[in-house]
Formats: sequence, structure tokens, C-alpha cells
Amino acid sequence: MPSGKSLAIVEAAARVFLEMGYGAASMDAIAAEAGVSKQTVYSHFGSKEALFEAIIEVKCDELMAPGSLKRVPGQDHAEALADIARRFLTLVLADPNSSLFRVVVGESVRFPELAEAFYRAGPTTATETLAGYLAELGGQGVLAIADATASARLFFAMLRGDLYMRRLLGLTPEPPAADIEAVV
Amino acid sequence: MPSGKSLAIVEAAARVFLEMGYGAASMDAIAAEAGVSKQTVYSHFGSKEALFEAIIEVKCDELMAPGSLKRVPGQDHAEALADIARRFLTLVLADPNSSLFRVVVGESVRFPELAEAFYRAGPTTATETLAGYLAELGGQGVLAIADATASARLFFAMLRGDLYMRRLLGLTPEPPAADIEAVV
DNA sequence: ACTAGACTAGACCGTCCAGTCCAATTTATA
DNA sequence: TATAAATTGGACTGGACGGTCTAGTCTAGT
Repeated sequence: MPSGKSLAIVEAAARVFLEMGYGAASMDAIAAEAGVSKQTVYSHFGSKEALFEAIIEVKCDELMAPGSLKRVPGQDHAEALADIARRFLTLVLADPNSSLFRVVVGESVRFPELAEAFYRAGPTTATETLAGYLAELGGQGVLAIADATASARLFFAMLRGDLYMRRLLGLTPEPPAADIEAVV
Repeated sequence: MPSGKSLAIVEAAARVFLEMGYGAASMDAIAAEAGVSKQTVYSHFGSKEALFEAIIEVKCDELMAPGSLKRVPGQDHAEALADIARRFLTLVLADPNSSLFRVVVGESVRFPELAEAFYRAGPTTATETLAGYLAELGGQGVLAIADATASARLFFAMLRGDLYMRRLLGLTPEPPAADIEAVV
């Protein structure tokens, strides 16, 4: 949990990394952007990799911080779902978030653990939360849903292609033919 | 249009680029992989960037070469659509193709024209072809479809999230709120 | 005042890499 | 076979960058 100078460095580094990508971002540029000497960067974070990891971690937390799925109580079910969809898309397409995703995708070969962490913090939690809601609806007899989780996944996939994203991040090593058929 | 040595270089470079990413792939490694001297690489393609562009171009052509959407004539309509979906997913998830996509995504900041070309060669043509088929079904009264193109896009989006992909590639500069609502 | 620790500015080192040069050698071509 | 074109390999340049080191400043707390 960074604070003070450390926080300033993270913020600046995030700006530089998200704008230039990992490779093109130089530590000198980051230090300059943070208005801090290079040595300070290195005394807070030991290396470029460590700094990058710290940023992804912080950004993932930020991304999930606003409970993007808390429902308005007295709301029609269909409208509630549409609302979730709307907020989900808005969140996911917002500039810093998609930049983050792009960088993570680009570096998923070099930092597989990061890609995995990102996937867990984002898609997975979102899917689980929606699955809970869907199961609830199923219990009320409002919806006939066999597998709430699968439905939630499909719901998001309809907006953005969950399976493809997993592949994209290098999380699934081989094209899962069985899964393909299931989705079909 | 590469041939002979030129082709060997492109093939080898594609292997190295797709495996290591643009930044980490060195020209020496590419030359070695191609079993060719570095100078030869430079006499065929003037620079690393040019080589990279040539590869994307070739790979895009390859990707679209097998008409992945030609329909089996005497086939049930629902089955035909499922078939298209299956082949589409298989193609898109195949290893070299998703690697290509990953690299393009990663370098879309540095090479926006490439990202655009890639998007045109892939998603756009696929969407157009499917839209044609859907319009045909609409004409036969089999399906009630207002906008064939929109339906085609949604069809693919359901599998992989078209809008998100555009964003991913840096093709859409700002989160298109209107489009979000439309998709919702 | 004294001290400790965080910070700065920038020189500096080693490495890596795109791209060039060139003399020697192979491969067409006539 | 003679000549031209393509290729080789390897040394070299120039510059960028990660990371270290050092000399010195600033700010508490005592």
C-alpha cells in the first residue's frame, strides 16, 4: 500500500506504462514524470519488473473498488440486468482500463502471473457476482437457469468474448475444442 | 509478395515475433532462425518495422485465405449457423492466430495502421460475409432481421466481443457511449 | 548544533540491439 | 568459363536503457 512519494511514483509510472507500454517506458521517463530522482524510484521498488507488478496490482484493485454490480433495490429484473450490462461495458471500455488490458495482453508472455492475477481480479469476480444474482432469480422462479455461472459467463461473453480473452492473455495454452463446442 | 529467401525470412521472423513479441525479438535472432545473414534480412526488408509490417500483411492474407464461411449447400439453417460459429471459433483460437492477435494488440500503440489493417482483414470481412448470409435468410422469410450487419456483428460479439476488440486495438479512441447503449 | 534518513542530480557502467560496412564466397547468368 | 549479382559472416558504430554509485541537500527529532 503505497503512500506519499511512493504513491506519486506509482501514479506517474502507471501513466507512462499505460501510454507507452512496458518495453518503451524507460525508468528515466518514469522518474521524470514523477518529479523524482531515479534512485528514489529504485529505493521504493527494486526493479522495473517490481514496479510494473506493483502498478498492475494497484490498478486491479482500483478497477474492482467501485462495486460495479450493486443493484438498485426496487427495480424490474430485466432493467436490472440491462443496468449491469451498461455499467459493465462503461467500466471496461473506459480509457485507463482498456489501456491496462492492452499492456497486460502485450506483456502476458513475459509476465504470465500478472495476466492471471488480472484475469482473477477482473472477469472472474465479475462473473461470480453475476452468477450469484442469477441463482437468486432462479430461486424466485423468475428465471429458469440450469447453470448460473455458465449463464453469467455467457452474459458477459455476449459483450466481450470471455473465452477469447482468456486465450488472449495466454491463460489457456491450447485451443480447448471441447469448450468451443460447449459455447456453440 | 515474398518468394525464396525472402519467404524463408518472413516465415522465420513470424515465428520469432509471435513467440517473443516485437520488442524482445532481435534481428540477429531472426536472421539466425532463418539461417541467413543479418545483412540479407536488411537487403530484403529495410528495417525491423518494415519486416514486421510485411509479416502482419502475409499472416493476414493467410488467415483469410481458407474461405472459412463457405456453406454446405443442403443444410438446415440453424445447423449452418452453428457450423459457421464452430469454424469461426476454431480459426480464431488457433495458436498462431491468437499469438498474432496478441502481438498486434501489444504493438497497436506503436503501429496503429497495422492494427487497423488487421481489423479490416479479419473481423470486418467476416462480419460482412455473415451479414450477406443473414440478409439472404431474411429475404426468404426464414428470419426476421432488421439490420443484417448489426445482427452479424452481435453474432460474433456473442463469441468474442467485437466492440471490445476494437477498443483493444486502439481503433476507437474514446469509449463510444452511444454504441454501448446500442449494444445493451 | 547534531544526527539519521529520505531525497536529488547526474555521472557512470555494462549490456543489448538496430543498422552499417566490407572483404570473401557462393550462386546465377550469359 | 567469365562476369555480375546475391549472400555471408563478423566486426563495428551509435545510442538507448537498466541499474549503481556518489557527493551533497533537506527535514525532522533530539
